[in-house]
Amino acid sequence: MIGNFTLDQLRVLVAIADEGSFSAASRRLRRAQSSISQAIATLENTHGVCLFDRSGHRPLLTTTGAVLVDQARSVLRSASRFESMAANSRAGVEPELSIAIDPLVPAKPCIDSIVEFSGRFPDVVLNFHNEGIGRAELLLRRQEVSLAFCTLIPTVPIDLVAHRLAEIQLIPVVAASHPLARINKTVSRLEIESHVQLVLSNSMDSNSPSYGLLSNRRWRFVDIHRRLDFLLGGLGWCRMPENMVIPYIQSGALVELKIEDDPNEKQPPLNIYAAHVRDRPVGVAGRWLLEAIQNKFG
Amino acid sequence: MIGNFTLDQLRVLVAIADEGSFSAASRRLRRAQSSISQAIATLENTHGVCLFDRSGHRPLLTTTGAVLVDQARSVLRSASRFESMAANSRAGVEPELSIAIDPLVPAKPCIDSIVEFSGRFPDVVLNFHNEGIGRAELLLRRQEVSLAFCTLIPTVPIDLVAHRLAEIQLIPVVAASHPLARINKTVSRLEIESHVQLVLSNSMDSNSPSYGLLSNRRWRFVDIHRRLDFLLGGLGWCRMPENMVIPYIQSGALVELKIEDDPNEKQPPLNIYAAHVRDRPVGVAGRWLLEAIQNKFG
DNA sequence: TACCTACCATCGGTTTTTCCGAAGGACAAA
DNA sequence: TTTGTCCTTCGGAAAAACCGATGGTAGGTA
Repeated sequence: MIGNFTLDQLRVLVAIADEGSFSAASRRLRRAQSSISQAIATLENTHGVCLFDRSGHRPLLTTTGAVLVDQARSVLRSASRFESMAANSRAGVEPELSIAIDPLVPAKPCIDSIVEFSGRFPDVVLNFHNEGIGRAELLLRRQEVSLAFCTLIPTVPIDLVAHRLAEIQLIPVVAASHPLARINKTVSRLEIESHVQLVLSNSMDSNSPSYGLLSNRRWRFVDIHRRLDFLLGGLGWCRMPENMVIPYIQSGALVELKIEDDPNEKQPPLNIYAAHVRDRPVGVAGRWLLEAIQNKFG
Repeated sequence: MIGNFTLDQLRVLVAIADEGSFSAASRRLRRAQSSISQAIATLENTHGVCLFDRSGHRPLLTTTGAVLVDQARSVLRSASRFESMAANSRAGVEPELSIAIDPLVPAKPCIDSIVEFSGRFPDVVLNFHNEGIGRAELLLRRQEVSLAFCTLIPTVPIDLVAHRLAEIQLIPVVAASHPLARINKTVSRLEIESHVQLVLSNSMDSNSPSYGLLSNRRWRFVDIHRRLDFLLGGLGWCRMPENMVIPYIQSGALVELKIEDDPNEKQPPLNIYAAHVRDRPVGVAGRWLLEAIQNKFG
């Protein structure tokens, strides 16, 4: 059972340890010196320990006193954290923030913003979901996250508020070693149908919406980087975000496919949004993160 | 700056969270129910937050309330630790305990005892020194450790209190592949002088006392296990604790040397002691550890 | 040595806080 | 509707903290 001692006593204790004397501590805390004396006396009595050696001119911490000062600091840090969390909540900062990011969303702006976020809101617990394509939107609807960075296809749903962050160009690519790469001209849809297409999908939902499917044979991936590995290995073709594959195209490892009469070619580039549910507005911290990421993309 | 809220308020908060209602908390804490109400009210007012949703029949934690309950638990754990440390000191348990162990001391009894120690004295910071041979005694004298498990050669110094833990038999051994191993009879001292002896010594002190030296060529080791590696590699001979090399002798990797007219053969086996400085008695935790290790050896 | 200053403990008196019991309103179950 | 449980509010009582004054002690200084 925890006894009855107060945070105030601990604060007095560390003030003395910092200032070196009871009087100095009393000045720092704007209190009478006798108050300091009494606080320490009750602290010592309730725990039955001796904190200071008063034999000399100025009080010296005993060894147990020094240890307890350390622990008192720890208690006060914890209490101070309690306070700042309360202050956060008073200011409308949500205590925890859950976000989700689709695999197609470029990682660097998000990572940079999150790093800044952790410095700005050290007490906000940030939960992070990084799952298969389309999952971010799903988690948003399930209220498991309050903010999602994702694609929204084919259009922005009415129940979501979405801020456009960027657009990414998907281009069909294949490894230089792949048979499709040897065709130097436009590839017919018939030819492409017989080759494996590496498609992104989320793990569970086999009937999740899919766009840009051309091949009959599809290998499914949750992780776009793993798909890139297979792509580089020459095991199939797929559409990839331009910025992810440019270095490989320049090095010759990948080549861009020209698909005959490609219905996706006329489509606008894929939009990346920051989205939240309309009736559940995000808190201060969420808005801050949203704006930070918008700036990074802008 | 830390405001003025009390540990008591936090305790009330978690009591309510645990029991599910203000009244139940009041019963648990043996206080009037109005007191609970007021404590929470002041806690809410001083921080400007709302902890409970009172609209229903029984109070429900708000989201910020739930977060603050968690943090309150953390503060109380820290405070409770403060208390137990104070109780330790009252009972004469030293706040931290520094010990040193010589490389020749068998590790297992020490490790087992230390594991038990950590369970028995979770708040005692245990500092551990594991250095070259003879260093433990040195650290004891420098007051850097208060307890040492070590050999004391040639005899127990007057200023130390030593409890004999065990005796270990040192036997001269060499790898089966080593030239000395091919001599099937007693090895003469002249023969042995020309081979490398692998000796334990502490790193710094080149003139530290050495015993049982026979060879002219010596390779020095701080770590007995590394010396064992070299020994097994056939790079020299040395005396090893019997229990460390028995498995290797049985497997044939090492063979015991019979040294002609060995002055060390008549010596009693090496004694392992637990020692501390006479005028600086060890505290409760140290005595406990000492007795635990004595029992393990006994 | 004597003095002076800075330091801490102790003691009443006062102020502030906390606690209790009673009264009152809200909600749910019977 | 009644009953029981729960929370809030309020005034008075009890406890705790705070202050200022006083006195004793250790170090530094003339």
